[in-house]
Amino acid sequence: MTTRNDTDDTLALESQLCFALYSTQLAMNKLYRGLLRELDLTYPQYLTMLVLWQRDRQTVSEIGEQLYLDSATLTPLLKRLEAAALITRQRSRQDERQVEIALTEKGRSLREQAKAIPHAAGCAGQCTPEEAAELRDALHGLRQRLDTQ
Amino acid sequence: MTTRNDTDDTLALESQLCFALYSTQLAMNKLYRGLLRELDLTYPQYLTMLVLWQRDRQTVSEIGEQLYLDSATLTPLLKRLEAAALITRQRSRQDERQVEIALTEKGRSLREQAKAIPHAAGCAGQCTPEEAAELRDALHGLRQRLDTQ
DNA sequence: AGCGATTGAGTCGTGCGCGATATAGATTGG
DNA sequence: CCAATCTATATCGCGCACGACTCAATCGCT
Repeated sequence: MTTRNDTDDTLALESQLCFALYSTQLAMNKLYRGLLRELDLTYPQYLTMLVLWQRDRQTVSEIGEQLYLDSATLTPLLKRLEAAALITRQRSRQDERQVEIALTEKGRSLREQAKAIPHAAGCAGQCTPEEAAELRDALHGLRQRLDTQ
Repeated sequence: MTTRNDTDDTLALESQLCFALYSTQLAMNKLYRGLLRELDLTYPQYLTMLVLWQRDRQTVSEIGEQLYLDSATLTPLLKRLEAAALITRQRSRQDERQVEIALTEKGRSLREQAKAIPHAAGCAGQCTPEEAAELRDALHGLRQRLDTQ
């Protein structure tokens, strides 16, 4: 009678992890929208550039594996990055099914401006690097368990 | 020289909290897509129903405050819930600017089926209630700090 | 060598999120 | 009492996400 009642709150919004994840992601996205405005990138575009800054010349599906996105999402996104002259897209010669994505000089140079972003975001979230790392690892763990379902 | 190098990894994808949040949310969304298929709800529609199951008869903006969504997102979503006969939308008589959202009998009864969802999701994420609660609270804290920015 | 299966990218349709804007109703100040 | 202002909802446009599908290239097998 004390802990359970008939209008029990297993369905309460704020009690659910999934909503915490959802709403925090919305807030994070909003933060990045502001930070990325001067780079003229959306958040998923920024993530794609991170992937390419780490290693240039990757196929669409290689990028997709790292971002957990498929070609239906990436193809139009990459076309927009190409239109912005940040990357080039060309069919691989060894395997004509693949499309190789490579940074342009403009794309490479954008990295300098982007270097300030993570720190700015950390400040906005008022996270110490330790807090951030702990939460990040907990989320990675959860993602892994969700993926292998 | 050991900890810092010129291609430093402050921009490494996996090191960033924001990407952990983003990709885990994608995975969670995918999980819920499966769980919600038999209820014929999308994930944001499910969240909206949670809000209404907690308290019936709310205005669009009251719902929006709880979900952190504005009318540009909610209006079309609510119209789809109305089309599915789960809710009704009608202008308030006291204040004609407001639209009151109320559950239909069908909407109320869907709650029974939904009761199984949180447990199923917890199992899929292989989280103990304690783990889930801890992560949830950490995320709520982060969201709060991001919102008040 | 040939052919069925697999793979990589692209297309299409639907449903969010949200910045910007519109519009109608309510409120307030002179 | 009315005009200026504010507020609640709706609309528009764009960019994701992603299930379902198409198409061409490659692979695997005999």
